[in-house]
Amino acid sequence: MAQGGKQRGNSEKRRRILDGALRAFAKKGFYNTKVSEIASEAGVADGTIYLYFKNKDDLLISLFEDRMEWINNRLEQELENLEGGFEEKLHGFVRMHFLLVLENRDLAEFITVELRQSAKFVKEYDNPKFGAYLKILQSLIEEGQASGELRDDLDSRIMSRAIFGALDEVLLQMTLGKTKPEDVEVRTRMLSDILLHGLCKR
Amino acid sequence: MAQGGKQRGNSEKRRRILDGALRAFAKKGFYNTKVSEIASEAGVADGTIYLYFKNKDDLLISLFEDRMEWINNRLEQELENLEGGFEEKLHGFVRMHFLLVLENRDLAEFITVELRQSAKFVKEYDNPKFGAYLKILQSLIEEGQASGELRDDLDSRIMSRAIFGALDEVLLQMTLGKTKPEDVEVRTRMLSDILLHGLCKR
Amino acid sequence: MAQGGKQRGNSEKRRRILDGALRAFAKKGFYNTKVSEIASEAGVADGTIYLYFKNKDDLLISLFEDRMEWINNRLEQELENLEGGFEEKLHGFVRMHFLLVLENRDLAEFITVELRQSAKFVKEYDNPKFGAYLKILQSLIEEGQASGELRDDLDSRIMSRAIFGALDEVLLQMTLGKTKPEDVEVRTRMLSDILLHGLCKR
Amino acid sequence: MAQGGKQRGNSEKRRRILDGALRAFAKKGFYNTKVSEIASEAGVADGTIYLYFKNKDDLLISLFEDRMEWINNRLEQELENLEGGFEEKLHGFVRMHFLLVLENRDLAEFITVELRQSAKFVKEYDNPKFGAYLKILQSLIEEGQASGELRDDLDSRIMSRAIFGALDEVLLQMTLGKTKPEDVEVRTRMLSDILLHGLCKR
DNA sequence: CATGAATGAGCCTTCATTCAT
DNA sequence: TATGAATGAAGGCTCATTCAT
Repeated sequence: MAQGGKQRGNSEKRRRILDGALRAFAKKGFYNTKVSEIASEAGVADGTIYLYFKNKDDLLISLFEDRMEWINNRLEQELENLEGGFEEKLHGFVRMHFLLVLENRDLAEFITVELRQSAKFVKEYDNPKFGAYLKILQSLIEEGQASGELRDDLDSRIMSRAIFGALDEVLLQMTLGKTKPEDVEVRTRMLSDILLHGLCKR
Repeated sequence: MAQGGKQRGNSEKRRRILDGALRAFAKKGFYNTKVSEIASEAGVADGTIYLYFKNKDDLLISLFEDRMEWINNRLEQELENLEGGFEEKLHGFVRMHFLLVLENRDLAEFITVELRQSAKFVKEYDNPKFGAYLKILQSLIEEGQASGELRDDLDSRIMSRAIFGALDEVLLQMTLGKTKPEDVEVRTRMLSDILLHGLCKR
Repeated sequence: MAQGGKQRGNSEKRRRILDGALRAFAKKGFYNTKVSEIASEAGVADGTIYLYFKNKDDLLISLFEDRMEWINNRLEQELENLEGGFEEKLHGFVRMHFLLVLENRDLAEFITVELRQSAKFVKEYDNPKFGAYLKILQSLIEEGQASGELRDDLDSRIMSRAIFGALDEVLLQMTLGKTKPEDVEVRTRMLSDILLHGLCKR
Repeated sequence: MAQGGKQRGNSEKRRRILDGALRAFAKKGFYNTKVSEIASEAGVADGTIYLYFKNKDDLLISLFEDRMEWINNRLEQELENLEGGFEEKLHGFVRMHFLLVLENRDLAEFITVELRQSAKFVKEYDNPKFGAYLKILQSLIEEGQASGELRDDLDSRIMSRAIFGALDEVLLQMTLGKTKPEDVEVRTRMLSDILLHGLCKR
C-alpha cells in the first residue's frame, strides 16, 4: 500500500509525478488540485499517473512517505555527525528541521498544511513515516534523560509532539511570510533556547 | 463578509446550521462534507443554508469566526480572573485552551485539523479571529517581559506561535486518542512547565 | 386560465405586478428573470404574486393578454378614426404599431423577444390575443380586397403574418438601437410604401 | 469564442452534439432543454459536451454559427447560379430560404424561435453570422438599386430586416402547421410578389 | 508503458412555490 | 390579503478514473 499500481521501485516518471504533485499541492492544496494539473506539472498524461499510483489519495500518501523518509534520513544522518550533548543535538535538530524543509519552499507548504488534514481524512492511513519522525525526536529526548541532562519527569511521547508542533507552526509562519536566511538562524536559536531553558529568567 | 445572505434576528437557525456544520466538518473534514449533510445535521433544508451563508466557504469561515471568538472571549475572561504572576497565567492559559476545546470534542477536531488548511486555501481569508487569539498570547508574554519575569530576548510574535503550535499538536494527539480528564491536567502541567523552565535540569 | 389564483378583475396590486414583470422581462428575458425580481420591481412580497397569478408561466401569459389587448383596442380605435382608403389605413396601422409599442420601450422589447419563444414553450397556450391582433390586420386586408383596392390573389392570413413579421423585425432593430422620433416616421413611410407598392419601380 | 473546450480533428463528435442540440432545442426550446438531454440525443456522456463547448450558452451560440453559416453558404451559392434580374434573384432568395430551412424541420423551429431570444440574452453575443445573412440580402437589394430595377429611396438595411422578418414569420406559421411542398411554392410566389410589386393593384 | 478522450457519478447552488404568521 | 422565510427538486458543471489505441 501507499505504492499503488505497478511500482518498479523508482522510475524516472514516478519521481516526476511526485515532484509535480508536491508543487501542485503546495500551490493549491490537495483538494483543490486536479489530477490533470499534477499530470501537466509532471509532464505526463493524466492516465500515466494511474500506472504509478492507485488513485489520488495514494499519490498523496506516497508523497508523504517519500518526503518524510527523505527528511528522516537526512535528520538521522546529521544527528549522528553532531558532537556534544543534548543541547547541541536539539539545537541541531531544530536547525535541520528548518533548513531541510525551507530548502524547498513547496515542501514546507506541503508539510505544514496537508499533514494534519490528510492524516485524518485520507482513508485510515496512520502515517508511519511521520511516526518515525516523532520517534527520532522521542529517542533524542530519551537519550537526554538517560544521560542525566534532561529532567525525567517528562513524557517523551508528549514532548516530541509538542516540539514538533512548535517547530511546525513557526515554520508555517516562515512559509507564509518571506523568510531571510538569517531569520532561520534567529528562530533556530530562539526555539532551541526556550525548549531547553524555558521562557523564565533563571 | 463571513456573513453571506440575510441574517435577521432569527439567529436561531443560523446557530443550528453552524452547530451542524461543526459536527459534520469534525466527522469528515470540510472537503468531504456535503452541504446536504450539513443541512440534515442542522435539521434544515439544503436551501436554507444559503439564506444565512453565501456559500460553503463562507460557512466555514463563519464557523471559524464564531468559535474562535467564543474561545477568545472565554480565554480573556478567565485570564482576568487569574491571580498571580506570569507562571500562573501561562499555566491557566494552557489549561483553559485544553479545557475549552476539549469541552466540545468536535471543536477540537475542527480547530486542529481545519485551521491551517482553510486559512490558506479558502479565498484570501486571513482569519482575523485567529490573529486575535495569537494577540492574547502575545500580550501575555509581553506582560511577563515587562514585569521582569520573562526573558526579553525573545520575540513575542514568534513565541506565541510556537506555544500555539505546541498546544495544538498535543491537543490533536489528545483528540485522536481517548483522553481522560486527568490526562488534561498532566499535559497542562507538563506543557506549561517546559514552556516556563525548559527541558533541561536546572 | 391566464388569470390564476383569485382574480378580482383588476386590483391595483395586480397591475403593479404586471408592470413590474414587463420591466423585468424586458430587461433580462422571461427565463432569466426571477420571480423575486418581479416582486421587488413591483414592490410586493414574493408570495403576493401567487395571490394574483397561478405561477410564473401564468404571469407571462397574463401579461401578454393584457398588453396585446391594450394594443388591439388602441389599434382598432385608431383605425376607426382613420379617413381614406386602404393606403391610408395601412399607413396608419404601421404607424400606430410602431408608436404604441415604442411609447413604452419595455413593451417593445417584450413583444419582439418573448412573443415567439413563449408562444411555443409555455404550456399549450395558443395566444388568442395575438390571434386577435392578426385578425385585425387580416380584416384590414380583406376590406381592401373587397373594396377593390387590393389584389385578391393574396391569402390574407399569410399576408397578415408577413406584415407583422416585417413590422416586428424592424421594431426589434429600432429597439436595440436608439431610435429618434423622426426615425419612426421614416420607417413608417418606408414600410407602408413597399408593402403597398413593392420594391420595384413602377 | 463560440468554440469552447478543445476541438481536435475529431469533429465528428462535435457534429453529433450540435445535431443533438438542434433536435433538443427544436423540441423544447433552449431553456427547457437539459444538457443531459442533449447528451443522450447526441449519444455521448454529459461530460463530453464540455470537451467541445465551454458551457450550454456556448453550445447554443456555436449551433447558431454553424447553421447560419451553412445557410449563408448555400444561399450565396444558389444566388450565383441564378440567371436573370432582381426579380428572379429575390424570388430565388425567398424560395431558397424556405426550402433550406424546411429541409430540416428542426432547423426551422430553431431559427424562428431561438434567434431573437438568444441574440439578446445570451451573454453579449452579437451574432455575426446572422449579420452576414442580412448582408447578403442587403447586397441583393443594393445591386437591384444599382442596376436601376429598384427604387433607390429605400434604406437597404431596413429593407433587409423587413424582408427577413416577413420570411421568418411566415416560416414560423409553416413550421407550426403542416406545410405541404406545394405550399412552399405558393408562399414563395406570394411573398416575392408582394415584396416586388406591393399589395395594391397596379 | 503511455496516452488523453470519454465517461458519468456526484455536488453545489438556484429559485419557483408554499405556508405559518 | 400580505408577507418572506423556508423548502427541496432540479440541473449545470467538474473531475477522478478508465480504456481503446
